[in-house]
Amino acid sequence: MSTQKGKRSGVDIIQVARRAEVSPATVSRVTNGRSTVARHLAKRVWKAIEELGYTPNPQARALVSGRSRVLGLLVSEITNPFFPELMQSFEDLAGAHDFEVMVGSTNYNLERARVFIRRLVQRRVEGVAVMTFRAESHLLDELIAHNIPLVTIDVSADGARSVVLEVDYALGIDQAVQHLALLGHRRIGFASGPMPHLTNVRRRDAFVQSAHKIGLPSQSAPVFVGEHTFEGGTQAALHFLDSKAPPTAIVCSNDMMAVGVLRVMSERGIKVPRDMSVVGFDDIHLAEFVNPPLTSVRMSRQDLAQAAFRGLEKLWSAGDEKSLQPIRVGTSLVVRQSTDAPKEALAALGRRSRMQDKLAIR
Amino acid sequence: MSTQKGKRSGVDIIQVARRAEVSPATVSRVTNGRSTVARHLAKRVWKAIEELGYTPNPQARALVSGRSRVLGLLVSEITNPFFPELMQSFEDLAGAHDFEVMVGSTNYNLERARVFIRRLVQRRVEGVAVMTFRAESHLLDELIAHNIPLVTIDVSADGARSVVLEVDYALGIDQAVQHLALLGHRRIGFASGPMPHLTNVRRRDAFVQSAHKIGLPSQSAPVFVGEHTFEGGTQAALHFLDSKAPPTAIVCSNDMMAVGVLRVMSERGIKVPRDMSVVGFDDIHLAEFVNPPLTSVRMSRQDLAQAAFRGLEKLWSAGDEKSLQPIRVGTSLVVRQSTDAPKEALAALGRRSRMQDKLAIR
DNA sequence: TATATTCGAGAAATCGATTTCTCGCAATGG
DNA sequence: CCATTGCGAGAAATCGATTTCTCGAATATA
Repeated sequence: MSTQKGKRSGVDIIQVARRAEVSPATVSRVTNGRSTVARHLAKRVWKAIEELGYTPNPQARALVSGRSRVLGLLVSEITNPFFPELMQSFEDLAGAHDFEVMVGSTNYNLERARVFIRRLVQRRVEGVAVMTFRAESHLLDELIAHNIPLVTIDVSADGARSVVLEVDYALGIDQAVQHLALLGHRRIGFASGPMPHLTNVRRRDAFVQSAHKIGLPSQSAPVFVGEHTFEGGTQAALHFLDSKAPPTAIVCSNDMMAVGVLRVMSERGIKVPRDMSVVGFDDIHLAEFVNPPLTSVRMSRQDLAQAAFRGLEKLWSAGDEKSLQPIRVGTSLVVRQSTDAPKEALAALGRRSRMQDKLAIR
Repeated sequence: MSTQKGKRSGVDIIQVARRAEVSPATVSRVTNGRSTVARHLAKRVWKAIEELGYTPNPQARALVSGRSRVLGLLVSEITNPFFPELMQSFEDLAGAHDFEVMVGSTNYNLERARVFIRRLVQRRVEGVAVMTFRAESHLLDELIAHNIPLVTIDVSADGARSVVLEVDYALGIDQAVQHLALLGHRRIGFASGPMPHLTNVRRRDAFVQSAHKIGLPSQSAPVFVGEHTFEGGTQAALHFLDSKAPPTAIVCSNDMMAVGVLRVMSERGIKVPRDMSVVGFDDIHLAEFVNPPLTSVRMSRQDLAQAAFRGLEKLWSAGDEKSLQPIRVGTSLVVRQSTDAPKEALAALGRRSRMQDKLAIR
């Protein structure tokens, strides 16, 4: 009963060949569409495939072709909703190109990451997207040693076949600054993370340029450098509040700092956004749920996933060439409730709108 | 330069065999630990493996052994944080047993699910955990046709090699009812989902029994049957509020209903939990973020993942036997802020505590 | 018309393991 | 002391595809 014992369940290429009265080689040629096969033969083959419900055995295929059709995706924590969304986009894209994806989340645990990477190597993945925003110390060495194509964020891996996704922080920061300017802010502080990190330098530079672009003199766009943490944020907030001309808005280089800023405001009885606007960066999970929900700069997971996949495609077609052009990925502003017009501007707006009323009446 | 062209990068079993001066068969025997190999030969083999950094090619291994060492995991939506956590537990477990996991989320889209399942079949997965809580119409047919071991929730798949995870709704519901009783509630309503669904019958029955167990007469534990939706919840709430003896707490068969109940309370100016306690079921994402955060019954993702994996193991060792014992999975109460003592009980508690004060002073 | 060239399809080699077969040697028993 | 059994290890078959080799037929060229 049921399936016959001893025999493997699947239909193999030989059975298809027999039924179509061609050689297995021809069946292979048809399914892969590589070489030309006479029209009538191909038709017979497709018919046989259909009738037998044949699907090529991926293991056999991988063995001879040397291509496993499996990719790796390394994320930092699966509980941050950013990553499941990224995973899904990446998997859909990969799936459409007949790849499977092994996903691993480091949970910021080096050993865990190492174990996962070993699994990737053992499974002969054809490429890995490292979406952790942290170039963990020598984590990638094993991948590099096996010459596995790598896509990383911001920082390139030395000696690897890799493509860097260069996040265009300027896009989102520009939007943030413009957003604030449009609301009427003329003094905007920037709470930067520590400068050794390239990504922080980029974020800071983006802010300085944006401020310049909307015509703010540099003393109206002060920069405070602190840790990329809650405490760093509180320090920044205190610094700005105690300066002679406190800004009416603070843009932070990361969300944790922004949360720190919010805390200080709440303690000092300064209402956000009425008395102070706050913008974060990264759009972590938390951002949505603090009080008030944080306006923040984020990057699209779809864009990121797509860029990562395209990066791998480039590497595959690049052959032995090592250094490829980085791929730019945009960022954009998510407006929530931590930003609004400053009090002074509201007053001005009030005057103006009364004027407009008069004009309208006239 | 770098790696030699033409040659595959990996070290294969033959190289290991040569270096250890044994046959490939012996190397295989050593790595798989199946047959007995002389001590000194095994030592030589391990040494060679170590020195060459050999890891067996999983594709070749899968091809000959007929075991892909890949599992499938089907979830309903990846954006509900329940599932990433479940995924991670399941993957960790699988990884520890040398399996990889293909994860797919249906997003409640039948076609999407179908595409994913086709991929599972094509990749020759050795088992699938269907964690969707919905026996989608004939979705699993393709898996069943290929005789792939299946683990499902609540409902078994006809004719499949499958194990059912029987969720013990009673555990968590019992906790919920006891929790409410302990707070002083003596009239508790249950908002049930539609009865055709087995899972709803089970939840309802569990409630009725629990209420009975704490000595509530059935008129103090009224049941309302509605849709498993927000609207179903609003209807239930209106029904209970307008009854002659409104309950002081409502237990819902699902979180969306609970959210509907909360909405009605908010509209009627009834404070939750002061004037009305509300308990949900499922503990969906939303539950944590509504106002007030919802006390809800959930099941542990670790337990679920573990039960799912054990189910597959059972199926593997069961051979052709079809119907296996179901595996029970517990549920438990997550207490948040939508439950508290009822006003009347608070007053009583006040009296009692004053009494206790006196006693203490004495 | 004879020869060179192209092209399509089958035969056979290959990928890298596992597993069955086979054989020699040592141990056991009559 | 010889025949039988058991066991460990190498030789060879196998898994299911792809890909290279090979060869005959068809077409193009002189």
